[in-house]
Amino acid sequence: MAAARKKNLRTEDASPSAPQALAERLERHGVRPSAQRVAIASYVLGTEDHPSADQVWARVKERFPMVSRATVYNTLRHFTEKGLLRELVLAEGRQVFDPVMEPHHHFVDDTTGAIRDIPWNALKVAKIDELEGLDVREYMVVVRGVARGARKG
Amino acid sequence: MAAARKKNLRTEDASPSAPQALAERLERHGVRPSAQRVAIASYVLGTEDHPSADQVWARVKERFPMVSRATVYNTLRHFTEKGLLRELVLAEGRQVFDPVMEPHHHFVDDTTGAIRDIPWNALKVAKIDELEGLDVREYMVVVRGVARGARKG
DNA sequence: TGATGAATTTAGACTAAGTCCAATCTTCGG
DNA sequence: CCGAAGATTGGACTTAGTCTAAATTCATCA
Repeated sequence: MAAARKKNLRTEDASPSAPQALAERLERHGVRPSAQRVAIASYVLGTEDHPSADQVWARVKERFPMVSRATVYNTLRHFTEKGLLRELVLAEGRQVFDPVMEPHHHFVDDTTGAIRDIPWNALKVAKIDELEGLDVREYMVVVRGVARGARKG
Repeated sequence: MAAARKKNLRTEDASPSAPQALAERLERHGVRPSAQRVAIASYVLGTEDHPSADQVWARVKERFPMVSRATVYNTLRHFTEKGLLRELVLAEGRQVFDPVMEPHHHFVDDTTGAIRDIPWNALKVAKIDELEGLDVREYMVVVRGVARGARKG
């Protein structure tokens, strides 16, 4: 029986973050959908914040106070292994997590440290195939600077 | 008097890593060229390895056993502040240092973790100016994959 | 040449991110 | 119901990076 029902998690509207939809999504990816994992997924698979592991832990603890730090680290690694998340090296001193699996670029704000996605087609990288001696698995443009306007926070 | 002479450092051929040439270069950048700093510079300003701070420390200790870890960290930060080095976020769990100050791209090898420079003109990034709401300070392409051939080590 | 102040270096303590482990709990299949 | 496998927990441990006080070094000035 679905974990969501067993743990009395209410089925909310069919948004991607509804616990039952998430539980099903985890199961489709070969991840057993325990309550802790659904709680972690509820945040990390729906955020644009590119949080670190400890930031995920702090956020999930708000609604799930007993979740342990090791569980969060284990779960993030598991989600990454199962193709639900990407682990990126974009911020000083920590790995960050990104739920958007399709290729895209990143912008890192010098003043706030905030990371945001740049759509794949917003930039074009030419001549990538001409890199000799390199088998390219993936590439992205990392842009650094200052964001202007409303998003500045 | 130049620190190199005071400390009995022999003037070698005029390669960029000759201690005296390095001392002069440090002075030109507003860095007092102590023996420790020249030793650190001798490695880090001439390497293509993109080492971490602890890797720099390990390497410099081979020839300068008393150099302390704090000195290496302090010196790398000082070099970065004075425009002699760049500090990059490319490797998991550590910052790496890059003496090449001109814009370029990077390749990170999946199997070895090795980082290598890709010349700026080997790739073209189009439409960078069309990113709305972003003041771009710098950008680079980060390519990940596997290097083929001799460099594999 | 010696004194002085600033800069640098040292040894090591401290913090934070990431990993690991043993014990316990939970889940599922037989 | 039971046992095995998987998951979670609390916390120890490791490593990268920072910070501090004391000692050393260096440059300047009288």
